[in-house]
Amino acid sequence: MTINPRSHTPVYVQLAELLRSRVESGDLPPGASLPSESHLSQEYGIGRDAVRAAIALLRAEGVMTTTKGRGTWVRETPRRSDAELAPGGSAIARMPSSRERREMDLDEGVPVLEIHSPDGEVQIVPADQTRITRPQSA
Amino acid sequence: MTINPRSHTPVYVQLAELLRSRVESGDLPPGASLPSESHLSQEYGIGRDAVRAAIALLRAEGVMTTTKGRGTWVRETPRRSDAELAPGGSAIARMPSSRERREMDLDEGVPVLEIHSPDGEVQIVPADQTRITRPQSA
DNA sequence: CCGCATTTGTACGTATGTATG
DNA sequence: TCATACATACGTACAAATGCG
Repeated sequence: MTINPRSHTPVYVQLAELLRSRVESGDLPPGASLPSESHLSQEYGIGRDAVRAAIALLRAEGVMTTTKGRGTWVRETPRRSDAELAPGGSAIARMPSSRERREMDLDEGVPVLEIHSPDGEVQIVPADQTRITRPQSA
Repeated sequence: MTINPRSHTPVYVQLAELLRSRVESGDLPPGASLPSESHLSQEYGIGRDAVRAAIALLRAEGVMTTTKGRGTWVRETPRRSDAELAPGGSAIARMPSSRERREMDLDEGVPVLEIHSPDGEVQIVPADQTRITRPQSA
């Protein structure tokens, strides 16, 4: 698979699709590291900007994670633990603010769940580690 | 409030914080339009890159939305309708793939909810329009 | 319908800062 | 200390969408 600079689809989207398909096919399993930005830049003959944009796209989807000075990896999704929704309770999902992301140490592309108890208490938890459930019988 | 190019916090983060506080204070209410990128670039004496990075940050948080050729606005959050979680059902939140985002016409920074019925049916809905609930009494 | 100005999107280059090992 | 890799930030240029006259 190659990249066509004259296609109507942007170069960085093409690279993102290419990498995504490699992840989905299992060629790049969770935990696998990506070549460096400059390597990808040279390998595909595109600017480093385009490489960074592609990776940023995948990070925002929760597919990749990047550490400064080290590199980029296919994200390993953590196991989800069940959170039982209390009778009369509710929950919403949203993206965290920058501060919340920092304080909760969340990867990019990870939403949070706001779980509201009937008594007014609010709990904010990482959405990638949580599954909201309701038991069969009350 | 101004921007300090020699601060240890990146210029684009400073601008994002500045704009976020203007949103939170009500100075930029939902629906308000931002000055153009070149305008902000000149007003604060920073590069257009930095302006775009700041706005991208706020888009990823679901605070702003941008239309090519038109501009950027403070996002108006839609009303949430209640989705009652069935007994034995569950729900998770995650970011949509690019394709899902396109097909469901979702803004950046909007997660999706996967609602699983006990019979195995899966429903994918925009998280910004949905509130998961459980009634008081079964 | 056409052309124009405005605005955002893409893509390149360069330079320097900062984290990691 | 050093090489590597990602982050920030400036610049330029052109493409593409929009709205208006």
